[in-house]
Amino acid sequence: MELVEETPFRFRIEPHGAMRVPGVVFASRRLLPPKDDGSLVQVANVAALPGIVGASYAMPDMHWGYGFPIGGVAATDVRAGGVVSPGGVGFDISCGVRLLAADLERSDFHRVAEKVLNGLSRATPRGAGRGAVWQLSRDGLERLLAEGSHYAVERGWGVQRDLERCEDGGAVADAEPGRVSARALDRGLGQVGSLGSGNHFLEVQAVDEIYDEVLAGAFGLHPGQVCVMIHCGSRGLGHQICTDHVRRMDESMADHGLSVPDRQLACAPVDSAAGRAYLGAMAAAANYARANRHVLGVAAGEVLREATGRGLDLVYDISHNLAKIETHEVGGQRRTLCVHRKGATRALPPGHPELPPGLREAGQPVLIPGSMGTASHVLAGVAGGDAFHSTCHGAGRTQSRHQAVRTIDARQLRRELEHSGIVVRGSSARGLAEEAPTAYKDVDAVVAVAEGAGLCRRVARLVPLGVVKG
DNA sequence: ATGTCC
Repeated sequence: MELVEETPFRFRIEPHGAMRVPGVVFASRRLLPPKDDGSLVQVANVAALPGIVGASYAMPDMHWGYGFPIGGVAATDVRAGGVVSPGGVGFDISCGVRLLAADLERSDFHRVAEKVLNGLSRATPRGAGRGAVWQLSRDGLERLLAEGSHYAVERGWGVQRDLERCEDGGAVADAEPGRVSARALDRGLGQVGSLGSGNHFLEVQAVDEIYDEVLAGAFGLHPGQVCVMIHCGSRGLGHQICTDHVRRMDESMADHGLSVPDRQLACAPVDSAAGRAYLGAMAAAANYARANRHVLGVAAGEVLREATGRGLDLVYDISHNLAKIETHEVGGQRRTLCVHRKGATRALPPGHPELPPGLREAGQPVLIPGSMGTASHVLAGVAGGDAFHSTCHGAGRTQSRHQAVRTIDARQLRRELEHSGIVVRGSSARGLAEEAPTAYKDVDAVVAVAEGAGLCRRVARLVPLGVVKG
């Protein structure tokens, strides 16, 4: 794939073949994937989607994914036949991050670390197929899908303020639980309040560095503060919805007269029965994912309260796998777009009307989970940028899970983590090896490049004190 | 990511 270096942090793929727009990769030379890596071909493939506008974008943490690269952003013009593609959201619909700040300092944590991590380990269901903190009835699940974290608060989980400190106020408005298949409902019923596996985690962290004191203050963060970060998604329910709708769209492509370079980019016009069905089910999965993180956060707060007498306050909750109908200016005109973000995070600029009053002037908090044993970051949205207010989502893999398992000794890795002062509560040896830091890019470099590319501003760097691994 | 193949 031919890349043109436009600036030190921006590379371009000229339109060729079926591409309707250019590809734009935000990266440094060091973070770019290898030339023969499939993810750059995927950026070009996405540029061929019907109705795409602007460019097919990739963030500095990009790597190979299903159809779209992970770290991909693509917007289609709804009124010009623009499509929605489940592969542009991914299998873990509305996977995201929740950050809570403890009324506790790093210097006070050491003596209670084992006690707190044991409590969090007990309170946090995790591993493939496992659940759940909150056992719902089928009617309860349907309300959760429609109302997200609002329903959790109504049923006594957490407080009203939690909703204000969430993207979309704790729930997306256009969920249609009726579009969710019986199989997806079955899979989701017993998993509300569970981490899952893979790169999902619950970590106790400390604020290690502040890059912007004003924004950190607005987000309620100060140096040395203990935090809890939760990274998880919509579990089996979201996975099943993606599976269902990829199949349905694969079958309806010809009826819509659509063709794409890769079958994994199966899609349908946003304004079609198949498109609307996917978006309604996807939104229901988004509400499930937010409520999942919400109840895990409440459970973590109870553990901390019991072990230390101190509480947890929500900083923010934000997703990095979602498609949204948004209004943006393209070519001097306001247009209704379907913005796909897959392994990319919305980053609204200061003053944006969707931000709650307490955060309006600061810009949207963006939460970046690092790989296991490495730093995580808090960023903020900025004015300008040209990827529809989006930035990166994490470290980004350099090795496949298979490669990592082959080359990494889980027992040695655990010893190294514990030696560096991180308390580890794992789920499986294989899971630990898959998530070794050496299988990931350097998250500090990723966020520095995202800032350098004008996509966001760095606010704070957090380091892990203990990890409950999915 | 995922009851890692209904």
